[in-house]
Amino acid sequence: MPQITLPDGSTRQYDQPVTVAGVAESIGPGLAKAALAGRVDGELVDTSYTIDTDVKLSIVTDRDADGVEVIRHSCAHLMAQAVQRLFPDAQVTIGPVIENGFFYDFSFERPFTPEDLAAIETTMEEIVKEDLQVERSILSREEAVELFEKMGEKYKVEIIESIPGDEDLSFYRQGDFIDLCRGPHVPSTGKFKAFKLTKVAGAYWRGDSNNEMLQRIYGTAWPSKKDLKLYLQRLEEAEKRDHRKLGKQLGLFHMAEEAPGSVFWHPKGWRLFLNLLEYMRGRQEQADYIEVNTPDVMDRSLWETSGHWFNYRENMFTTQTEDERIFALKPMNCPGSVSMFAQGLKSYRDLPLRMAEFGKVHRYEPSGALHGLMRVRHFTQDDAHIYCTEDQMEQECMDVVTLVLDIYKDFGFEEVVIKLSTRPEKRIGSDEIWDKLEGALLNSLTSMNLDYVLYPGEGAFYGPKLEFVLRDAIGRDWQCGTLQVDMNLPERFDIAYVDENGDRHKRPVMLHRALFGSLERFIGILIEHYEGKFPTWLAPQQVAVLNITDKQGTYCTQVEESLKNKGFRAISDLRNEKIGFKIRELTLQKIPYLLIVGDKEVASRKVAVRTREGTDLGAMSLDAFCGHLQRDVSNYGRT
RNA sequence: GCUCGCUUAGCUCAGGCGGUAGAGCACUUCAUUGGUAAUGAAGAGGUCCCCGGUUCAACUCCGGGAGUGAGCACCA
Repeated sequence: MPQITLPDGSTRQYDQPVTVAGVAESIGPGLAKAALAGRVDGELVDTSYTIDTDVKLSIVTDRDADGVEVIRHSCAHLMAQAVQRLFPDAQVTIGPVIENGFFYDFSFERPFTPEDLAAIETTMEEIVKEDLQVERSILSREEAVELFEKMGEKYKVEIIESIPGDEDLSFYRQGDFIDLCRGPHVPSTGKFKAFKLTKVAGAYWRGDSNNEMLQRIYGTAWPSKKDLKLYLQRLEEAEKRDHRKLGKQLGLFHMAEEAPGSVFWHPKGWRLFLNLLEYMRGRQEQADYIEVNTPDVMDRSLWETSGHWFNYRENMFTTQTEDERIFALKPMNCPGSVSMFAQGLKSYRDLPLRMAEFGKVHRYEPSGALHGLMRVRHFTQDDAHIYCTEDQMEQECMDVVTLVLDIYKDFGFEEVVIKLSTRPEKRIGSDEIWDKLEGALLNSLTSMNLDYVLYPGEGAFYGPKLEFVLRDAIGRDWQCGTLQVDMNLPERFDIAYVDENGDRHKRPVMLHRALFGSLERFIGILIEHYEGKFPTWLAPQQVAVLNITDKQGTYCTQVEESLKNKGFRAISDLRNEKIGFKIRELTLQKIPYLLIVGDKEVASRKVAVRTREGTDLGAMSLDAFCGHLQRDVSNYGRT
């Protein structure tokens, strides 16, 4: 006699066990049709699931996120079924749900082509029309292995064998297709309304580059055609923000074949770069950092001491000189910083010592990893190393976290996710030290009441780390800042300070932190975040002064000079072109303010102000405009 | 590094069963001095990514390489 409580608090009584579909039907035919799955006491189940005790139930439809996930997961099965109908030799492996869609990996003798994709989509549509029932069944491990061996699905056999324990396994069958799966799935293949296969790519079996490469097909699926269309539009919008495209259009930088993964900064891009650097320098000075500079090329022995030679040798740029010494371009700033710390005797009175460096680092990244400014081989870190006592370590961590979160706000990044990565397998130092270090990061987060996501085993080889992931204007996540605590490098380099008792061998703790992370990457993120419309304080060019005819040229130049003298970045455009043409060009360059000057403005000693959004702020005196500009600049990018 | 695709004028891109190529914008010159997103005309501009091979002939076909794009793997 199950009594079922629905989400609205109402209850329903049934004389005998009832399925989720049965409940939906008893509520109404519309819901029965819309039901994709059920949530029974918090657990997602199929609509065919039978309820025989008192439970809380919600019927899952495509109006909730769970329902959309079920659609996507089932759509992966639908695609696999279509692939096997068209290509019986293709073996299935796995097909999970991902953000906005799904993929399925197949083992097949050749890569799939775009024509194959079209054919697969057509076959998927046919299977939707067939409206096949999706049936769940349970098999024992032995039966399952036997079944897949008979079908020649060796990857499935491998998956089953790797599932621990000896519990029974659930299977889903739709027509001639059966797959091992936890479920739940849609009740029938007629439920799909909008899907599209988006791309093909290679992917390693089990995500291991030592294994063979499988053929992966990506797809996206939505509750309605309209949702699918909106999604595809969003992709197009994102493409318009692509920093590589905007970087070219706005004349910020270029890359060349001779220097793969390295940036040629053009004047405007470099201005942006310097703006960020000067901003960070100011913030660090306020926070009692000192700034230093260390060599780019250093002897191999230094990297052996640091452990980088052992861990990352194949990703380092090296050079051998005539006398056969091997040098490496620094892939990190820490050994240089440690060497700086080791100069002269340090006292406990010097600690905490916050030593910053805008260090250019070179890493020989795998060619396939390179991506515009986001992943380069030559980049600049806003790096700093904080040397402190064990007692100071937690407070220093908290100060760094406070600083980084505040800095991100100046760019309009309010949503920041903190990742905590702990000791990896490949590491140096004792477990006791790792306990202390992980404890310090954890404690500083908890005492600041900050949420975090744990990434076990993802730390650096010398210490655990926090990573700051920010969400941009269109909801994409980017990892930028990092904070690592480290007692291992100080040990390896044998650095010390003198404590209050005159002990000359006290070991400092070392914090590694970068807040932008890589200046190059951060600029890439900003370009996409702002769609090239940098807030005024950052914009490489803040104001352009345009004359309508040659007659106002002198006045325009005076205005430009006057703005420059006040510290604003101004240009003038005195070309013999129509005013509409100049406005169009400079607006496309996304300059925040255009000052239009004709005879009227010259006569009244004013400027007519137009924003890049096309708003006419009217004519005003230059002083009034400077006031406006100053207020805009001092707001940074805060929202 | 792996899989698949791409590489033609400064930029965005057409093009052709193998017979050395074209548009728009930008550039130069001339005319035009025009009030809030494109004034008109003329001119100039190319080793069709690189190296080999096949061919009477290769930008086009074949092989190798580089760069780049989407994924995968990697990211101190």
